[in-house]
Amino acid sequence: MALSTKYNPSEVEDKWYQYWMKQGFFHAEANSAKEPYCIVIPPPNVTGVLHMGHMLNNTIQDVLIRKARMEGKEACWIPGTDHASIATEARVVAMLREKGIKKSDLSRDEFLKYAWEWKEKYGGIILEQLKKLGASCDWDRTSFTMDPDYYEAVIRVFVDLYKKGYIYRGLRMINWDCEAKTALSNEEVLYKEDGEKSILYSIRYKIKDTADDWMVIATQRPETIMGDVAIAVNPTDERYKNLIGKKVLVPFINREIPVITDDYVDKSFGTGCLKVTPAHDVNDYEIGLRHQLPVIDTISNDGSLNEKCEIPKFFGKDRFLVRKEIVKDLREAGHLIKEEEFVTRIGRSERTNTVVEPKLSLQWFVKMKEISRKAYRAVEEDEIKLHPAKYKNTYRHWMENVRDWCISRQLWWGHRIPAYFYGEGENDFVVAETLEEATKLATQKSGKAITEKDLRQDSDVLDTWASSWLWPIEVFEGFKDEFFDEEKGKIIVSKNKELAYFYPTQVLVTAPEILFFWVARMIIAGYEYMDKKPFENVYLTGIVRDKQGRKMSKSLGNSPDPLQLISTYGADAVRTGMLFSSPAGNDLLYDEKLIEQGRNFTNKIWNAFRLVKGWEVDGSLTQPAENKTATLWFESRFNQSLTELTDHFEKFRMSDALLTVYKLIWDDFCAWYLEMVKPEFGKPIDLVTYTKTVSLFESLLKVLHPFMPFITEELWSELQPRKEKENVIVAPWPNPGAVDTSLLKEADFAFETITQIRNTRNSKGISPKEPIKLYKQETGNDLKYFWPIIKKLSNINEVYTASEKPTGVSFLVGTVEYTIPMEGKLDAAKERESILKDLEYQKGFLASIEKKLSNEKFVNSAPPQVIELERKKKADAETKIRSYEQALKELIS
RNA sequence: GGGAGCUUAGCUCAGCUGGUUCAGAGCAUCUGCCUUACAAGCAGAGGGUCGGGGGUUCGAACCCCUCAGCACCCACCA
Repeated sequence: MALSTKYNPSEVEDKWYQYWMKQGFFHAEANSAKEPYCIVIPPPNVTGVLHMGHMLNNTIQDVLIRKARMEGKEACWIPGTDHASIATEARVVAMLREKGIKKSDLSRDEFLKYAWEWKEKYGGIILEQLKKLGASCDWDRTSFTMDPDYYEAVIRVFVDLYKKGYIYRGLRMINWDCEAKTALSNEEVLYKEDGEKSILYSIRYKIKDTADDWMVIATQRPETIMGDVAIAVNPTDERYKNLIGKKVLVPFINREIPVITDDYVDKSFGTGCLKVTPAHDVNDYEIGLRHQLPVIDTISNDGSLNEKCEIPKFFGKDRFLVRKEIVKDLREAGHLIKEEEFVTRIGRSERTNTVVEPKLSLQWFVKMKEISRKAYRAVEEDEIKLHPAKYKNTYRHWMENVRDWCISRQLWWGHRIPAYFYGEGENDFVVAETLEEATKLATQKSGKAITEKDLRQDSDVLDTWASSWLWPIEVFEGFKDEFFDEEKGKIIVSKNKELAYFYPTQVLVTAPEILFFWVARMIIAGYEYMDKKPFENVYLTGIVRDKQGRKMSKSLGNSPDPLQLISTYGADAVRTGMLFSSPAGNDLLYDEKLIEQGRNFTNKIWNAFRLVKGWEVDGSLTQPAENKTATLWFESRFNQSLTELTDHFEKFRMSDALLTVYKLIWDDFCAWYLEMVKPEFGKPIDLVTYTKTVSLFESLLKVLHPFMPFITEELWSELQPRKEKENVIVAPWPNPGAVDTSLLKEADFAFETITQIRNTRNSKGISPKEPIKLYKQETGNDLKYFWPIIKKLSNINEVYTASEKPTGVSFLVGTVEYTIPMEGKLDAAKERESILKDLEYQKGFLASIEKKLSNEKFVNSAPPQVIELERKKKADAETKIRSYEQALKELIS
């Protein structure tokens, strides 16, 4: 059956993926006979769908894991999903809203029922999509951060950290999302690049005990003035020196507040007077702490003003509505001195896009300083290596300024905080893994007989990262009872066979944005519970952007559908397309052309296969010498590339690794090797060359397999009959053999000769099909093996003897002269011009070298090799000059 | 404001301790080709004062200073 000239990926991809799964090639076990190689996937959001970032990230992981598998390691890539509490809850709330159901009308249990239904229905779609990409995950090990065992692990860790004194409950200024009614981490607050337009209001406050003296402050939040507790000025500000210590009156409510000084105040901003509102601004809160000022919290959780604002008509009204009204009131009362537009940075919730309200709130925190010490050191001392290494600086900076981690979220979807309250006091709570245990502890702590019914569990859940930071441990169920030493708060690694074998994992592939949220915290948890790092290497990918460098986003509509790309171009093409232009840590400017390049590459390989497969083999033929040369040369070339490839892999240079294989196959194998051994049309090939070619092809398929798993498996199976389980996915990774450098050198010389001949043909309009006679200079020519190949690839039928040098076009390869006869077709003037140009260049070159060599300082201080080299350059230049001069003479005669 | 980067061909980027892998790769461009594996291809070619200026050195893309421009992380102006 004739094979199509185009490779058709859709026909083979599903077939092979199913086959691999059926054969259990993806599955790994703790196996002491083999070296472990483990990667844990950065778990995507359970409700997420595959985007280009995932494509890049997971392609890299699959390349690494497939290579490790071929290297005979126990390769284990553990997949799973993250419950993503905020994102998922937001989607469930939106889904319910569409159905006309309000979250506030549901009980916690009812809501969670909906959430789980949603998760079962849509969750994990992303994992199915990964299969289309060819991801060779051990699906038997799929984890979810809210699986029962994982849930227990998260609770256990919370209780353990509380016991160790790392967790505390504290009043903190947090970012509050008034719509989702939840605290947000700093990271979940977004600021628009150019800021947002706002109005800066100048408002006057009457100075107490004066008839008509005022202080003017500037604020963009006039609705918070009822929460003011002081006016602050810079201590060096002469304008207000006499007012320090005086009292002023808050407009409308006439509460007395002091005038204080604080370095924080910028003299040049606004009026140089800052109203201090500790409940509603982070900086004001800090000033409040410094001056022991009271806190008046005038805004409720939903963003409306409460009775603390003292003005009844504002009670229950939204803060933005109140702003409008109070501005009107201030204006009417003459207190509004100025209104000016200005651009400011307003924080908005990443999830709901509402303006974030700084708010004081009781939250749960993890003390970070002490617990993160080992994690800091691990990266600092390269025990964990970051790729690219520049992220080490970023990491260090963060770790040195690490802040306590607010781990509570006012949501329902997630791990519920195991704190149980038995009274109204701030400290009337206990922390325990079970209700039963809590009852016991509460009874002890309170000295009263507390029953389960008296306990109220904290309604908050934990930050998602407070579960995913355990990922490299809990995917092996490390926190189960039988492995966990409750007293010490450590995992007994020796009892958990899998952890003992697979942990630490080899590499983590993730995005730099989550270096702190996730990577750093996994390292912290690793040292805290395992006394060991979670991974050896961290490979940080770039962000996938569009051609204009914009981030891919739904709203811009600039993100292609990965599954559509796979069905159009094939998974292999998409994988290599992603990798072609993604040096570690650099952003990838996505262009569909890269995928096309990948597709073209699959096609190239496919056609090389068609060629080899189409050869007729004649066992009676002896192998021609040039074919032997060709195979020896390619072997050397392969080994050389393999060494390069290994180096690239070791340094996590994935693009370079791919490009090395790409060039080896396209240029060396297809463009040179196959052309060398290709028999004349209609003629058979000898058996030795054929067998060797098939074996070389196999080696190429092996090194290509991690990048292009599907086409390589397909061709591997077609190249020759295979036994059961004899597949490229588990074929042994080749070891680099000997490299014959002199043969490679000769080949380069031969290739240059061929190129020159082709070039001359091209420029003189001699068809490649037309055989030519060539003159070759005898001396200085050390072609031992490649002469027949030069003849074959440049279609030379005859060679002049030394004495019969023809007139024609001459060129130099190294210092060896060749001439192609022109028989009257030669334009002598043009030729002369061209030679003169070359001659001129060589003379200039020679002059520069001579100058260098006559420089005493150079000769005295440069290393001998360098000088030797210059001498050789000089000699070569002189030879070339002689040759050009000779050619000129001949041209004239 | 604090920190850490980046600037090399039209584009995306390599370029390790200053000298032979030093000015490179892939893509794009241009010129020939429907050559019997492949036009999603083949054979060739052109293209860069290594951001500007200064310095150190026998010698600088590489080290130092300076200016300019890009962009990142952190903090953040009421």
